[in-house]
Amino acid sequence: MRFRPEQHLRRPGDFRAVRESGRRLDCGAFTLWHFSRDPAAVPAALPRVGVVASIASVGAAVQRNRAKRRLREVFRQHQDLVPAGSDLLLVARAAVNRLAYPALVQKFTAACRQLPRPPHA
RNA sequence: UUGGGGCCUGGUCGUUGCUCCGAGUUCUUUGAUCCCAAGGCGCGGGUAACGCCGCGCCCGAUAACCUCGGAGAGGAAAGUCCGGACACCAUAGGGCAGGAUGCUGCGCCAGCUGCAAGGCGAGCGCAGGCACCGCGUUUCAAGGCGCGGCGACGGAGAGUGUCACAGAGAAUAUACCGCCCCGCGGGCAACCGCGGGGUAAGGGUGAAAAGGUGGGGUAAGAGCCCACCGCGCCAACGGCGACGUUGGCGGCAGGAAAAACCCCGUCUGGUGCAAGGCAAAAUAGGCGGCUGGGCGGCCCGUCCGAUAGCCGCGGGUAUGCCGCACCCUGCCGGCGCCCGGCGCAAGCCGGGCGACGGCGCGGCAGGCCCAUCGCAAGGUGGGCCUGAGAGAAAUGACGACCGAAGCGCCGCAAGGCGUGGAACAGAAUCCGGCUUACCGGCCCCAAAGCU
RNA sequence: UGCCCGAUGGUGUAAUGGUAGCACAAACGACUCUGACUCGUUUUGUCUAGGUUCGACUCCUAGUCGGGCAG
Repeated sequence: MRFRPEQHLRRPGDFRAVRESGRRLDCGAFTLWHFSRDPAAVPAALPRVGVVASIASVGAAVQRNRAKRRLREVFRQHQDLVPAGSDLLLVARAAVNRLAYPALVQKFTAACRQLPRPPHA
């Protein structure tokens, strides 16, 4: 399953919308924010994601890059669990690089099951 | 084993992703009308000038999806400590201020400058000079010689300032104790006390006490005198030079610190890719751009300086400013929009959108050479070299095998088995240097030990 | 990415190159029946490592940490 460039959150406005209007789920090694865009405006849109890894919580550049790569890979392989038209924001902590990859996947899928389904069913 | 130098930064394979590029496939318009080609050259014409006009030639674009193919982090990519390229602004020249730098010779180095010779250059290397430190040797000692180490190594006979505390005295040196002489008094005497004077050899203080050692000399002492050494000046000689050697003169003028101010020599505009430039479409307004001429003032820039030491130069007068918002003349045009405040208006002031776009930006590329077409710009073909190019920021995830250090067990040892699973660290305009971080491996040189 | 600053007890701040002070805080004691106020005493420091100097918070070099500016 691909992870396309237009699935990246890039604009500061998009990030602000997720942080101000979205729901927050604590997943231990990272924090997942979820925000459903208006389905009438963008019908059947692919889910988008933004990844944040700060120097204070994760570490130097090598650790930050590695944390963002692993979280992006988790999202790429399991994005079918995310409802269409959703914007996700993954905020990494230092534990992202310490956990084994299957444990990271398990945390992500568990969080996705708590996400609300779109109303059209 | 130790020291120095250089090189490399786990390997192979599979599945599946990411970024960029090429090829294929599909659609449309051509190079000013949402974005995605605001092309180039030659000739002619025109203008104050231009992106102007005409003709001709050359060159050229094409998204997304999908398929195939190719490429994809470092020695430090880091720190941002230096130098440069590049870009913009400024710039006649000279000087001042500021900054950097500092033994000599030669070589190298990203590059810069010059017609050339040559010069500059962050730094690096080699050889040498001098100073200091350690060891050895020699000497009574100072010192000399040899070996090794080390040095941000111009000037403290240009000037200003500083040298706390301690100590009698700290840069025009100094008399506390002590030593010596004289006078007076006491005492049989040794000597003691008081007063006057001489003295820098000794003690003590200090980081540092104003040449050192030895001898002479003296009441005691002192470069007071002598020898050697040190220091300063002069001369000769040697050396490309730093500097050295020798001789003469001077009885000594001389302390430390310039990583205090400073002086001398040399170099030196400012800013920093968030530089900079592009993104044009009528409410036909002096709205925008460009440009010529002119008056007085004012203002700004030029690191400072024009209100000046001197000669200025450039610009603004919409964006920063006076005379009521300089004036006059002209050319071209496709020249974005919104909000708020002041104001009759002209206009002025403040803020925002466009604008988290795209270029700069690195192989749809560049350099060199050859052939060929063309007046030229350029095109085509061949050879060699260079080989990441994102933009909330790519180089990953998983699996299999091999696997270094370390740890455990076995073995006299060589080694074997098991466990373990790889340091520091992620390009952001580019290049050169420096510094810092760091697991291990390979190679070379030197020394010592063992075989 | 580029540029520019700073670092002194727990906190805020002083110190021509010459003994590191001050205020608040903290601890202890006194005053009080107790607490507060007040008074007294004490503890705690020059970001790190080298260098220059007789001597470094100060000067120089390298690093660490923190902050600011430029869209």
